Amino acid sequence: MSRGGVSTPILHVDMDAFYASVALRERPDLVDQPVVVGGSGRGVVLAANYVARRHGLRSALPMTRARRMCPQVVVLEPDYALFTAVSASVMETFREVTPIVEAMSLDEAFLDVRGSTRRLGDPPDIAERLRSTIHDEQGITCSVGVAATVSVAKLASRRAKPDGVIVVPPAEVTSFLHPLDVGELYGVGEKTQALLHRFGLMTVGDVAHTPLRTLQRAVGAHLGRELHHLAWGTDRSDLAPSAGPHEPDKSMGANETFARDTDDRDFIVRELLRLSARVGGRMRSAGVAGRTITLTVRFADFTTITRSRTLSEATDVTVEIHRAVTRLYDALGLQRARLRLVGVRVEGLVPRSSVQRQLVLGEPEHGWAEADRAVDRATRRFGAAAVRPASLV
DNA sequence: TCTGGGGTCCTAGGACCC
DNA sequence: TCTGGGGTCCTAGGACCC
Repeated sequence: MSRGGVSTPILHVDMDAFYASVALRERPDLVDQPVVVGGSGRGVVLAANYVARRHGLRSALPMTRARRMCPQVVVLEPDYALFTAVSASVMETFREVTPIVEAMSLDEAFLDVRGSTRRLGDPPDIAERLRSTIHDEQGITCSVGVAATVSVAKLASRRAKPDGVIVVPPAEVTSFLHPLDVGELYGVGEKTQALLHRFGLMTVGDVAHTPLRTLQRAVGAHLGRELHHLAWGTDRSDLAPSAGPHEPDKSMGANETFARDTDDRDFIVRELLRLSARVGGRMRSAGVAGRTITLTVRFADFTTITRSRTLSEATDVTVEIHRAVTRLYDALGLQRARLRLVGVRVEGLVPRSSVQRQLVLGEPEHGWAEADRAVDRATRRFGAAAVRPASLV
């Protein structure tokens, strides 16, 4: 350890099979059985415990396939309110270690512990201490990667799973990274992995030793540069603390996969209203409005298209969102095409207070914003189920 | 009766403006 | 009258992440 600062100040903490672990706290009788958290019907596996993983079950696997692969699997419904509450407690534990916490999702975060070593010891000690605190307080396990940069810490935590710690000192970064498959790198998914493999780049070491220009020709200027850094472990080590009022969302949306494919326009337009109401309600409670409205349509064969329209001024009004997506839908001119999903998204969000509504005299629109506020008030008092547009009743 | 839902970012072409 | 060079906005698609 060098004097004047630790060499591996970044911790990546990742809960092990988070949703499944939390769900199993409520059902300790099931811990030795294969358990997944997931929806029913056309859903996918959201989390699989380690017993289920021995049967090949993984996140994102279609539930139908999961049941076929492991008929005895126990499926638990997700309880997002519970997951969110546990996550908040865990994040609180992180902030007792350091104020510099960058949350990536409900179940993982980066911590910069540079300022905590005098009080709490070296980063590996801090990692172990965190793990035992979380285990004692929450009854779930986590894994921690400790390194000098964000991406190396993240890869280390993955390697540490389940229930472990891996420290990668600077001198060992390349020997740790270079044997890994390119698909392990952050930002390399299925498509880019296949592309890189086709170029003969199988490992992170292969990527590291490819000239930058060649890499950029293969995957584009931006990703090429990014991969070069990741392959040498020279990515960022500065975190963007997500405590307190963090970055506002840039878009909000909702989509729904139907229980069965449909070409029924009336049904689809009603679904668009539900989704518009959900998005509009969330926008209003967040105090934002947006100008660009996007419709997503996924056909039965899974091909997916989007159509968007930018309005002259930002809105958070359910009826206006719904009208925009309905127009986009009708403009598609679909005849008999069966749809499996529709989605509504509003982009370019700005604080509602910054939007100057032009009040056109006698404009019939006028009343809709007030109607939304009434719906929002009623929803807060009686719940979402009690308040919905007449055409949805 | 394979393939969720909520997001972010990048690319690329065309329009439009200076 | 033989061809610029940005910069910004809009649209569509695609890849990726958790």
